[in-house]
Amino acid sequence: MNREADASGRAPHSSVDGVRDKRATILDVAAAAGVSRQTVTRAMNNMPGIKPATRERVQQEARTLGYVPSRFAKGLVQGSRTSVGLSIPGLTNPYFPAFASSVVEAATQRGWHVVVDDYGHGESSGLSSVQHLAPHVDAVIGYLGPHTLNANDLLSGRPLLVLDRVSGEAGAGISFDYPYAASLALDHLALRGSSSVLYLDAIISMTTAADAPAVEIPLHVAPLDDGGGTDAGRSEPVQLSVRGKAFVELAASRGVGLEVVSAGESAEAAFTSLSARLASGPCPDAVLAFNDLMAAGALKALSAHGVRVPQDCVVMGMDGIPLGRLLAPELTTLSLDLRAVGRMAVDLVAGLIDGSLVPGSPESAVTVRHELTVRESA
Amino acid sequence: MNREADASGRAPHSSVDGVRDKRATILDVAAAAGVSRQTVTRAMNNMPGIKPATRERVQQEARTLGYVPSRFAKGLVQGSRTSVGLSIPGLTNPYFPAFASSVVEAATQRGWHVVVDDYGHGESSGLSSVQHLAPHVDAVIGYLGPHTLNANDLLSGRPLLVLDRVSGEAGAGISFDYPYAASLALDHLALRGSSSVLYLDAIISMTTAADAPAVEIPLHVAPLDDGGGTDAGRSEPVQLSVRGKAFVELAASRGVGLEVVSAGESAEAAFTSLSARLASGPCPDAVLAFNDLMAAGALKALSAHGVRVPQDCVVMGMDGIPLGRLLAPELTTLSLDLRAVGRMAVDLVAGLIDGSLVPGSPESAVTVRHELTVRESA
DNA sequence: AGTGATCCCGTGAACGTTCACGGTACAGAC
DNA sequence: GTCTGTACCGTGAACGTTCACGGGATCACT
Repeated sequence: MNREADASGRAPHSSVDGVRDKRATILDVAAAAGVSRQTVTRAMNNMPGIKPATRERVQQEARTLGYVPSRFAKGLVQGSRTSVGLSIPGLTNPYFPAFASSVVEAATQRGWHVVVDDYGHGESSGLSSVQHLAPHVDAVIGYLGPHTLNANDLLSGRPLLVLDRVSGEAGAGISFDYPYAASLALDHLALRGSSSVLYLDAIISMTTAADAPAVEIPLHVAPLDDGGGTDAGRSEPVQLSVRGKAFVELAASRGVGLEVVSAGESAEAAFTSLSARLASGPCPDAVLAFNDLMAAGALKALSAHGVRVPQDCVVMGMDGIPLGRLLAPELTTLSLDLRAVGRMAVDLVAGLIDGSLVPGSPESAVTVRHELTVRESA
Repeated sequence: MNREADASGRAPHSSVDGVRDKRATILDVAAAAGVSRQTVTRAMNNMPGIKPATRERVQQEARTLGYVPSRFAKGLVQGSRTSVGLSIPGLTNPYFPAFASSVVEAATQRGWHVVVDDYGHGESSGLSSVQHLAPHVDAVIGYLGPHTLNANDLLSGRPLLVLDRVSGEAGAGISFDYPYAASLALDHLALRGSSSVLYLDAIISMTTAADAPAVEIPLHVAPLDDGGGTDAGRSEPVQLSVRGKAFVELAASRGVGLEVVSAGESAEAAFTSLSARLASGPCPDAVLAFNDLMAAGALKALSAHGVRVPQDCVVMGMDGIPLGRLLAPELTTLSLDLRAVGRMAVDLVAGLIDGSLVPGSPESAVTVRHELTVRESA
């Protein structure tokens, strides 16, 4: 005789004017089928030691009650599969989905789960995404942009791995060697004989950085007057991206003229900004874009203005996403082995979780280098 | 005085020759800090009612022990955020990441989590992905391709929503109205005056369909002899995709000559197959591709063969991914409002979870129509 | 000294499931 | 009739956390 959970007066799945009660538990099913918890477990999980008729009856009762086993209770008693959260800023740039997939691939090989949170919608910052994710995963991999390492506090002890970490900041992360990338690009352009280079930088909306108010960003600074310039343009207030800074600094140290045009981080914005720039000044020899997507926009802008690529002007992107190979002309770019980066991220997180890696240590902060992929556009 | 968990002889995080014991629990931290469970909880979750010094000491102890709160125990007592699993076949086609992001967006608005599983790597089928996901989520949204509704058995009562569901199959799902899409495409091509159409179909690897052995797929069937054809070509064994079948049938019913060329589901494969076809026969008026990615490959193949688009031959894709706008010429396509589809999927799952929607019912199976997006290529 | 009020902190209970074990019924063999 | 085995089913315990409540200090004010 079954005596568990007989005190509940009302049915667990009754709907009173549209509002449903709490979810049915295993005890509700057991009571309804006239059996015990354990028998319900055996029926639901297809375990042996149960009469087929009973199994069928229990499953039927579970179905009508809308019983769904609690994955928490199950995970609690059975021991968990580890799962990591992944914060990325959106889908408009194929780079992020590609990165996400590489993480999912690497994590799946370890038998892990990946909870993806895309914080690109709405006004929420990456930090709120981490906060959203934190209670439900064992660690977080965050593409939060730079200067967001204080996200560590939100995790209540769980490891955080920051991507595109600014070298010099504390904490575990993967950073990219932008000075090296810049040298690859400028070396290649020098080889091609480009003398006037335009860098198409991205305006990263940093809603999280309270100390960096939204500054007025002029459309272009450092006018391209080829050598003996007035430096009036250079003193304008502009907020460069971390990548952009690396390019500007290296160009300055080499004495190469580098004009910066800022645009939103999309192909359309790049098209618009570059078109405006082309309409109001001489055409540069080379356009270097913040990423491949913006390079695609640049290609369209140049083509619309009758500039032939690569004959009149070469174009380089950054990221190395597959899209580049579909463009006409195919895009020369600074590419990243995303599969390797994803694997690396998962390996680092594994170390952080099992304690063999501590967040402050030098081993927990790796640096990845881009490599030059020469195709048609430069 | 604290008396809990004092019987454990060994430290919970001691590492003996690289092998670590079980994870530290809240009781271990409590014992180490000389306080109780509840105090540890207060310290970790930044709750009031605790002396700052104590909070600090507890957090320090938690850190050295490597304590990570069990999300299962937490979820069990606090009531769970619902989370859905998402099975997608890969990253090479931007369509799937875009769809995934749309689901993540819609789910996030409800406060849900999305666990993404990408089963495109290795030999695993979508079914094994569902199996992998099932115990850890409240429902599964699966882009499993057609004929995989038996995945329902793997879920132990949890709802399954199938995408690209074949209309006529049972179960909850979202299906696409391919006959309608085909009519849109053929109407538009008729308007443009195209008489000979080539359909570039995808070879979907159906490892799950045991009854469909890997048939020999000829490079192209139904040779383009414009009207009074011998139907020798038509009798060759070819396995059309569901989309392809819709196009072929509609073309047949309209008396339009439709040649089918099959290729792998990638831009590169499309390029290769179409290039081979162009080298060995007359150029069609129009190329209709299985999806935008293959259309991109087709554009490159045509361009390589000196065929001008759209003057000599028009090209249409399918899916409407943002990539199409970056190509030259910009791609005319049958587009899908992916954000709406993602929202719809989440809404359906919500209904299935709370019981207001039953899997067999007509309401649980919705059909989405593509719309024509005319750009430069056709 | 007594009395609240306030601030810390600790203890039973509960969340919903599975594991390990123990029990009952029924069959067949002696 | 008793014994042994097998098939089926039920009950305590445990997983690790938070909630609700209760108790002991400390301090101020009568």
